[in-house]
Amino acid sequence: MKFTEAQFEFIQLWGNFGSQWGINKTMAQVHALLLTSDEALSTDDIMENLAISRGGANVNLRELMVWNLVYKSAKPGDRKEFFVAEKDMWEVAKRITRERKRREIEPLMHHLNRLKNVDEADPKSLSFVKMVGDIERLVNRMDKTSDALMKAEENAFFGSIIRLLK
Amino acid sequence: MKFTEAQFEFIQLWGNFGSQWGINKTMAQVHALLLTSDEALSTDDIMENLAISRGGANVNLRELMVWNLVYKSAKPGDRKEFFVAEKDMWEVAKRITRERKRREIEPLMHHLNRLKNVDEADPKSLSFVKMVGDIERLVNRMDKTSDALMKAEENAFFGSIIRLLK
DNA sequence: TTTTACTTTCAGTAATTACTGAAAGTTTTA
DNA sequence: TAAAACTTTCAGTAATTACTGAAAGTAAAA
Repeated sequence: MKFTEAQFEFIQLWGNFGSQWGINKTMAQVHALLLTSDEALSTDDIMENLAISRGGANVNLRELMVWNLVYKSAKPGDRKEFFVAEKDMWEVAKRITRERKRREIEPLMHHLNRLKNVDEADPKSLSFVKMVGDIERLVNRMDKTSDALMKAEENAFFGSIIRLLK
Repeated sequence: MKFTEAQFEFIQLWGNFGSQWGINKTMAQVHALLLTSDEALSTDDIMENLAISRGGANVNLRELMVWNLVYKSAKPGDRKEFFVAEKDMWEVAKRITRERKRREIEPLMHHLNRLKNVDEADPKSLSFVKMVGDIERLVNRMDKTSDALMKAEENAFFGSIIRLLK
């Protein structure tokens, strides 16, 4: 398999998995292209390689910068902006996790908490409030635990304890 | 806030969060309706409550049963099928995790592994193969770690060790 | 075995999501 | 200051996704 084929397939793959995870396909493809490029690429390089418009390239690049997965990189003597991806996959995973938490867990918890103000006179409210509380505790626990895991993976002692469970 | 209002808002909330996580909105809403219902509901109950068609109700109910989040429940003397949701939220979380793993992690690993057959003569392949390997190791580690977490949460001893990290 | 009471399927279509491309905006150079 | 080189925005539209509704399928009752 030639490099360009493999790169093409990786871009498709990343795009498809991205969209399953609520990340837009083109954004994931731009990310994949930059991940598999040794040099920084310009907007025009990206437009050409992925056959997308200037608008699409621009919007998705900026979104990738919000996620901290891509940086601008200037080339001396060139007015264009060039872009590079963070290549450390552990960093990539941490930043995606952080951004999704910020966007999803926090608003979810806020809304759930509001729902506890349900009229307690209604007998149906009893199990409803219990369920909302269960979800809150569960989300909280998973949130805290994922933090713990991230730390454990970076810590030899806890890492070895985690490994006992596998 | 009246119970029916709170229930309605919960259904909207669950639907919106579901679609951010690649789960179809109506399926998440049907799930939310059943989660917040004390009794089993028929297809007609669901159609009426969510204002969706018979086809939509049927397809989404069957998908929820594939995910093991909803069961059929017969009522004596009634030929209709009734449906109930698993109410233990910890079970819900485990089953969603299991299903997503099966659908996403396994195919991803398979495709990534295939990409390692890239022509090694091309100098660009070097960093490409490293990156694919990094992703494989990372996904594997996260997969194993999430298993470990599930076990830890169910185990007092490991649970308390994990809690040291929080 | 026919009728009745349901469930399932799927072609057509509606709703949603995200891209295109051109115009407006910005920054650098001369 | 004006022109050039590039980036950003967004109304219009294309692509995708998932729902509708009616017809076909199935199983229980009569």
